[in-house]
Order: sequence, then structure tokens, then C-alpha cells
Amino acid sequence: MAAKVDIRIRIHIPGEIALGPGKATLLEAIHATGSISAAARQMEMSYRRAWQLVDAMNRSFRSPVVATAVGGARRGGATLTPLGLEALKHFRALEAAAMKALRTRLGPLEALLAEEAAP
Amino acid sequence: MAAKVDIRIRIHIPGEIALGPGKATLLEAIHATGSISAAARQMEMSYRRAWQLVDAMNRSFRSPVVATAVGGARRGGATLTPLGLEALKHFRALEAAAMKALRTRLGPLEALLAEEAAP
DNA sequence: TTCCGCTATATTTTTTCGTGCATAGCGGCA
DNA sequence: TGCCGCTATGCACGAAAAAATATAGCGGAA
Repeated sequence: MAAKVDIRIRIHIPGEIALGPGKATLLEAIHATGSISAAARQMEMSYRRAWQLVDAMNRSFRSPVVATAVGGARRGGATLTPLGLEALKHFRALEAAAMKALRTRLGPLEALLAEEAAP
Repeated sequence: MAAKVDIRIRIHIPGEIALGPGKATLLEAIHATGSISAAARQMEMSYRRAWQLVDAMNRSFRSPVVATAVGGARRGGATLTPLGLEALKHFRALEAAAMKALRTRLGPLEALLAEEAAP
């Protein structure tokens, strides 16, 4: 049975998506690389888009989740703020909790599925 | 705190999304109205799109979830098969289980959010 | 026998979204 | 002092997704 559940959890605030799967992955990439542009390259998205996502997150939380610094090598870059790290941790925990709740109940639905998409 | 979680659960089979929030709602509309086109009107989507979704579902399950009949009044139309009804029931149960798992754990993340998107 | 509502599908148009490119300033380093 | 990598932002283009439009056949009912 090759069926696969895909949960996508999104946290909304009025007028914007504060945090979702894509933004969470982006935060992890920024944490790993130390810059928005390096994270964008790693995720194969444009710097522009990555910056837009970061901007949206920073505006959605009480205070920024990503701290940035302009300037040359070793000076410029981006890091997660403590609040950013915490938000990320909670989000991943939510995903895991939802997934755990699903695993045991997925069987009955899977049994109804075809092996693969019919032509 | 006006934050809102939005869980989207999708059931994948190789090459296609078998069932997701939109398709589940469409199934309910077909069940309520007795036709694909009436369901499409109710959901304010094009007949074409509704038909494509139904087609994808029918190809994704072991046997069709929607039975259709061409022809005029009282003859033509669409109904959910027993398998369709069961798939829908299981899907909604999964959604409810995931949501229940989240409710109690959402607080810590909500506390980090702004009231609304900053300008 | 004409009409209407439905399934079913092809073709074209519109909209949406993101990438790509350009610009601008900053600051460490060779 | 010139170079490079980073943040920051605007604008035009293009691809992909969605919607609109067109076409065709079926069959009950007026």
C-alpha cells in the first residue's frame, strides 16, 4: 500500500499566513547556513522570495524571528532569534503530534485506495 | 488571540492526490445535490474543474467513489457510491483526530504571534 | 420534436505566482 | 581602493494554474 498522508499545518493571523511547512523549512535553512541568500540557494528558490517569506514572518510574530545584518563577509547575514527558534520548535511539535494522531487511524482509508493512479 | 490553525490533510497515491479538503467538500456537495454540476454551482467552481476532481478521485480509489449517469431530467446525475461514502467518512474522522491532537498544544505557539499582520 | 439539464471533453483566454534582472548601500578583506 | 557577498526592493517577463468558452451526445418531459 503506497498511500501517503501529507499533513500541512498553517498558522494564520488576520491577513496573513504566519507559519507553514515552507516557512518552517526556510527557518531551518537560515539556521543552518547563516544567511537568507544561502538558505534560498539551498532550497532552490529566489532570494527575493525567501526575503519576502522572512519579511512576512517577522511581521506576523510579536517580534522578528530572523535577525539580519547588512555588510560584508562575516558581518552581513541572518540568524534566528530566540523567538524564531522557539516558534520553529513548537511548529514541528505540532506537526509531529498531528502525524502521530493519524498513523494509527490511517489503515481503513488506505484499504480503499488503488495502488497507483489509473491512466 | 486571533490565531487560527488550518490543517490540510491530503491522501496521496503514487502520481496523484487521492483525497484532500477540497475533494471531500465536493463529495459532500454531490451527495447533497445529486449532480456534479449542481455541486459545482454550490461551491462556485466551474463544472469542468469539479468533473476533473471527480475523475481524479475515481481513478485513485479501487473503484469509483462517484457514479454518474448521462441523460435528461431524473435520469442523468451523480451519486456517491458506498465506497465513496466510506472514504468520506474516514477522511473527516482523520481531520477531526488531527485537530483534536492540536488543540491542546496550540497555546504556546499562539502566545508568540502578533495580533495581526504588521503593515 | 423541440427543449432542457446533465455528463464528458477540447480549446482558448485570463489570472496568478514566482523567477530573473536591475538597482542600491553596506562593510570586511585582499 | 577595488572586490565580493550580503541585505533590501522595484519591475518586467514567462510559465503554470485556473477559469471561461465551445462542442457533442444523451434522454426525459413539455
